[in-house]
Amino acid sequence: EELSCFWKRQKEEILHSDLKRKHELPISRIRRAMKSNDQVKMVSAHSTVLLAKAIEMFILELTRRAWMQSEQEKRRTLKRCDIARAIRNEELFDFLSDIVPLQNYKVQEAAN
Amino acid sequence: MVDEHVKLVPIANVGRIMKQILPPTAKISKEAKETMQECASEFISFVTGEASDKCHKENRRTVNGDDICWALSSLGFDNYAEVMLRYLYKLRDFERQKANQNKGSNDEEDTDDEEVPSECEKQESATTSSAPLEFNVMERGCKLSFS
Amino acid sequence: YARMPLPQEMAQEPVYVNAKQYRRILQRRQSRAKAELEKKQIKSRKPYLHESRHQHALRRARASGGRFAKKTDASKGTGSVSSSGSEALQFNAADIQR
DNA sequence: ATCGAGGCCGGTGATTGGCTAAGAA
DNA sequence: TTCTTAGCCAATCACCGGCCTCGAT
Repeated sequence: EELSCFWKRQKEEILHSDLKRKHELPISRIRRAMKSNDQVKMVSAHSTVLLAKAIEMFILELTRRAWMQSEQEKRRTLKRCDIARAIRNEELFDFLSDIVPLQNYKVQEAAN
Repeated sequence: MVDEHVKLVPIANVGRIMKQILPPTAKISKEAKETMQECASEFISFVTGEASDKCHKENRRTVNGDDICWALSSLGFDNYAEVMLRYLYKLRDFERQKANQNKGSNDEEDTDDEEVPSECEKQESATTSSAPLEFNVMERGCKLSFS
Repeated sequence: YARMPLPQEMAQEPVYVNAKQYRRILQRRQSRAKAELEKKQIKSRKPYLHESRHQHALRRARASGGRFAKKTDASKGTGSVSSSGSEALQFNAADIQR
C-alpha cells in the first residue's frame, strides 16, 4: 500500500541520483563509527558510501512509520514515544528495542 | 577517552533527513531527533557487525560493498539490500567511467579506442534489468527478486 | 514469520524478536554491556558539544525576536575599545516583518 | 597493478541560544 | 484553559572530503 510506494520511490531515486552530489551524511563519520568496532580492521570506500545511503533510507522509513503513530494520536509533533511504538510495530526494527524502550523511558532518564 | 559523540551522525543531518518524508507543517521534538540519532548509530553497529563477521569467516581483512549488502539481507533488510546492490553497481560503473576518462586523458594516443559513447544516464545493461539479482559472494543461496 | 524468544534477565514474560536478527541482537547486547563496563560513562547528553561554539552563540548579535541577526559593520567595529557609544537598536528587515 | 590507512590542508556547513507562536497537556 | 517547547535566524570553527605518500596484497 503505502510502503510499496516508499520503496518504489527509493529505487528510482537511487537509480537517478547524481553520484557527484554531496551526501546527506558525512562519509568520514560513518567510517569512524564502523571502525569503532575493533573487530573491524579495514573498510572499503564503497562500503562506507553504501552504508551511508542505507542509513539515510533507514531514517526515512522509521520516521515515516513513527509519523503514522503521531497521526494516530492526532499530534502534529513527532515525539520519542512515536518512534518507540513504530519500532514495536515492525519486527524489522526489533534490534532497536533495547535502544528505545517503549515504557519507562522517562523513569530511566530520571534515574540518571 | 574518545568522545562518544563521534560515533553519532550529526544531529542536524538527521533532522534534515527526517523532514524529507514528513509533511511541511510537521514538527519534530528534540528528543525524537536524538532518538533517531541513536537508532542510526545502532544501525551502523548492527549492520557492520554482521558484515565484519562474514569477512572474518572468509579470512578477508576488508569490509567491502558486497558485505554490506549481504549483511542487510542477512538481517532481514531485503528492500535495503536490493536498493543498495543496485547503487553499488552504479558506483562501480561510475568509477570505471572515471578511470577510463583519466586513462584517456593521460595517454591521449588512441589508435583504435574511441571515446566512451554512453555518458552516464543510460546504464541499462545489468543494473536496470528486471532479472533477479544475486550477490557476487554467496555463502548460501541468497537471491532477491523484484515485484 | 519466525520469531525467537530473547533470554530475559528480569522476571518478565519472554520478548520475541526477528529470527534473522536474533544472533546479532545478542552479540550487540554483549558488546554494549562490555563497552559500558569499561567506559563506565556513556549516558547524559551534554547541553552543548563545543565550548567555543557555545560562546560564539552567546556572543552573536540577535534580532528583537531572539533570532540571530546578520553581522553589521557597526558590530564589527566595536571590538575592544569602547569608543563609539553606539548603543542604538539594530534593525533589519526580519525585525520589522510584522 | 590496485586499494586503504593515515596525515595534511583548505573550504565549509553543523553547531548554537533567546524569543514566542504552536501545540502538547 | 495553562504551560512546555520547537522553529527561526546565520557566524564562527571543528571537521569533512580531497589530496598525497606508503605499505599491503
